Amino acid sequence: MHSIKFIRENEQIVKQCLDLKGSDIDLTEILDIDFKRRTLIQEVESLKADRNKVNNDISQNKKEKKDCHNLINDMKNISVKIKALDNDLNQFNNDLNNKLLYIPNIIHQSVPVGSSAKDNKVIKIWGEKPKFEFNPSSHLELCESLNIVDFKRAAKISGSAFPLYINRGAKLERSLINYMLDAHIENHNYTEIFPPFLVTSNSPLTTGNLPKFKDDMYYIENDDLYLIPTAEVPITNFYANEVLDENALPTKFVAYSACFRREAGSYGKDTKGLHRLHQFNKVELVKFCKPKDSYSELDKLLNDAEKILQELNLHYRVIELCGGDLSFSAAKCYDIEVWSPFEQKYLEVSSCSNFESFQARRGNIKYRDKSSNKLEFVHTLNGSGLATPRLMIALLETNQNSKGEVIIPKPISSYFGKDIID
RNA sequence: GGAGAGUUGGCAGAGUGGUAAUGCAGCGGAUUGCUAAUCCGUCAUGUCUUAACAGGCAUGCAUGAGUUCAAAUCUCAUACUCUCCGCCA
Repeated sequence: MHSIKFIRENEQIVKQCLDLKGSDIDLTEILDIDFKRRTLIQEVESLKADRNKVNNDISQNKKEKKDCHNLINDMKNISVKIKALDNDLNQFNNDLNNKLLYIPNIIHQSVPVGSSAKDNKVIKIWGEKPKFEFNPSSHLELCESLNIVDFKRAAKISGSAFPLYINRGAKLERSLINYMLDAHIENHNYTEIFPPFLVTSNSPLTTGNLPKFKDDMYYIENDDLYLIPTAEVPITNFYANEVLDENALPTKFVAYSACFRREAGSYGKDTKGLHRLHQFNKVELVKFCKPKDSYSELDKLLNDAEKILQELNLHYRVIELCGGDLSFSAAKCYDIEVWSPFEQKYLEVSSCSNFESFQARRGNIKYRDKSSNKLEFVHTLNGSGLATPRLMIALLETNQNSKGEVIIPKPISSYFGKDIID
């Protein structure tokens, strides 16, 4: 969210970003509401100044036991007017706020120009595509032959697009999560959080999932709670409505959570296997920092996430998203995509984004800046480090041998207890 | 689920119908030959004037309604926190 003041003073920049993100929001309408609102404020506040003056007079007179009937009658009139104007003002304020919640973040200058995914830039390729002396199997075939994911029974229990890991599949999933958590805690100095998976509506409002993307989340009507689509939602709200000590910044959190997504609007896409699921596991990284540090912190965050794939020796590339492909809340974003040898394509396993003050405003997360001694909004960042399903695809397909077995990479094997699934 | 207590600024904490005390921390300044002490100012949000510095006004006492000339204060509803009881992995 942006302050209306910022929009008023930077109309052209906001408009450019709206156009780039293909938004149909009418800025002139918003600025018009703002103008009317400010006119009303002036009107009602001068009446309130009057009221305060007369109030004092009444108070004085009462002390001196003088008659103040006339004054009280005057006040009656003023109060009626104030009440009516305050009502109007409230409507303008609500209207304005509701509209502001739908305005996406401003795109950072360094972001490549472009309108869709085809304009994204590949900025890094790590490792090489593995070569096989046999025809590699798909992750689906491996899951079935090794009996590690049971898609059929999962569908019987929960419907389509829910995974059910079994046997060594369940243990491998657990090993991946534990390995990634420990790597970020021990090697990259993140503080571990194990968050609640159900949240009240103000939490997704902070992160930008609400109000615009309500249909993407599972909602529990009885209790007015949402299932989290990512651990970003609870962690970003860890400091909601708080003022942080500047010396404590940056703070870095890592959390495992299950993630729940309705995937409304993507029916028929990636329906097979582990590509796109209603429930999946993810290890998430979240940072709070001072505005001047947020882009260097984004680079570090990206490195921390990449490190996982490097240690697992999986071929991947890093994409810098263009303006048109950026998500609602992000000012800049890198995607990490891991290679699937069977499908011969790259699969997204992480998005690392800087939200600047966009989420901090919505969640009211501030710090006191020592140099200006003013309260300022922090910058928030997050990235997956990493999501497991597509990581599992790459891991199984890359490490298979001609006998249909899967070799477990070194960093995982100590968690897994073996170095092969046969 | 039941009963009770509570929610005031960055933090602590007074205020029970008539301008939101005070303390701590932070920041700025004054002063005493230096790290301390003392004193003064500042320290939330919006809006207006101003190129800016700054100043004026209004708002802000969990949230939302209501009573009243006037609400932190009275009434009602809701949320959250704490204590006790009940149920429960």
